[in-house]
Amino acid sequence: MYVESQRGPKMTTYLFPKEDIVNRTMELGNVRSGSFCKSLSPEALSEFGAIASHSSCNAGSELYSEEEIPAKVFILLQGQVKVSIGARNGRRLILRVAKPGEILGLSSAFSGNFYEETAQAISPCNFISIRCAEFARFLVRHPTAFQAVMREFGVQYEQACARLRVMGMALTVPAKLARLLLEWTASAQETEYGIRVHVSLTHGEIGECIGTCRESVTRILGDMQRRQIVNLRGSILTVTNRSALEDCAGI
Amino acid sequence: MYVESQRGPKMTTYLFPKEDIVNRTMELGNVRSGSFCKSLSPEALSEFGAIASHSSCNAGSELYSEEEIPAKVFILLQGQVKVSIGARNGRRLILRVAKPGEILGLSSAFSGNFYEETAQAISPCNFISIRCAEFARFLVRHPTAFQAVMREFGVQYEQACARLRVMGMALTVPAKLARLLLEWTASAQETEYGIRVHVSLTHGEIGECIGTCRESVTRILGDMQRRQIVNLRGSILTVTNRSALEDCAGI
DNA sequence: CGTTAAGTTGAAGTGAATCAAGTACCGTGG
DNA sequence: CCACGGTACTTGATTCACTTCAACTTAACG
Repeated sequence: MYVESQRGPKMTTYLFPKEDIVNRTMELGNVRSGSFCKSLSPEALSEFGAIASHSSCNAGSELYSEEEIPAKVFILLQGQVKVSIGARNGRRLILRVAKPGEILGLSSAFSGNFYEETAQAISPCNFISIRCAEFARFLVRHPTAFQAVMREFGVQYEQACARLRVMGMALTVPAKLARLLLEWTASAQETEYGIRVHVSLTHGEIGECIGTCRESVTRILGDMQRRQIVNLRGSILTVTNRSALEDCAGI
Repeated sequence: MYVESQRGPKMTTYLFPKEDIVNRTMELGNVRSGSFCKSLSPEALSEFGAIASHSSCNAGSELYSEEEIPAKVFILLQGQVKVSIGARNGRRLILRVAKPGEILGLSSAFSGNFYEETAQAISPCNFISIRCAEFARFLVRHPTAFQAVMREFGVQYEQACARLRVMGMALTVPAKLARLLLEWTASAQETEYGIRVHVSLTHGEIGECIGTCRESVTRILGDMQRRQIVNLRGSILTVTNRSALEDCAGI
């Protein structure tokens, strides 16, 4: 059992009519191709709609948490979900921030073990949920979708490995933070001022991504701003000097 | 590209006749039920035998490494394989020591990205290898096996998360080591002297499991022995006082 | 029996956590 | 409009656990 830190309220979901699911799933224009949703044929999708349910929740709601016996798999349609793992001492480590199209709760769905992570919405979310066993049966009937899920899970595994690389290699804290920023900006578009990303995490949460404390994040980010490497204005992070940031990361 | 530290020689495999595979796979008495090998029906097994190949290698050989484009998936039949991930600065982090029955190279097989880890034999090994694409096609034809693979992959993901818990939670180094020992002894049998496990890693490698240096491992293990918590004689580790070890781990 | 790898121990230097105190920012309600 | 409470951010001082370096011992192995 994990020590409960004061987290957000438990999920309150609002169910939507079944026929909505097909439409809403297909609306996922911003989801990268090759993902689960895109792998479904129209027939498979309508079959999927019949066994899945659509719901939404507020920021702060937990989709599932580590103490729970796995019941459902979630497919995020809209919003952002913070996926973190917890330790007994109340500390948490943020694994990633899930974006629309991602499947949450995969590892437990098949192993049957307790959820390995906690998933908490950091903005209002729409998602599809489906019972684990139902999902497994569906995948057996649809091997193409199964492959897509395997691919997706592979990516999640690789993200965990990436985090392990950052955490484990006895890097200095500034190097860890630099790597995290590089990771975030890797998929961002460049503007005339530099590479911009929206960071929806507090300094404390950024610290939880790399296993460090709030104050260190403030200090290091402050230092990087003084050195004109990054610029943080509200929740907009701009990387003004990418190569200097890479130097910090020790690449 | 990763800096090449002086690692063991590249794999030299010795191929065995095809008909061997079926027998050798079935011989896997020590593999836990529910695993991939056990999930195959006799027919599926013979079909699998026709597309897989059996080989063996010496201690120190690398089955695959991080710089490589994924080509094959490996199923370990005999021996132990060290699975580690590397950083640019030459450091490595040991993820786990694979035992017979485990599938290696899964994440890359489906994602198609570079191998996420390096797999190096630490004892002479027998294993089955099969081309990634071939393996994927086989799984599509055999959904039950596919589920078993998914389950296995889920376990590997959970192991990575467990390592992240140990590494990330700003524990002291003694606590990390204590957790590692507890993890190792979790599945070991108890003798009259305490819980015994065979540790086939050097102090340096133990350090690489928890991201610390050789000397710290020596110091902490020495201290634990002085305090009668553990006993290390050659490669036999005996936990004589489990609750004290749990105290160290801060559980 | 010589050579290399692994383990041991001590001393020194430092990076980062912790503690503490204060500032900026937000929405709420008087 | 401003006082209010709560949260997040900032900054400095202190302290200490751990890494690193160096010298040495022991074990492994052909």
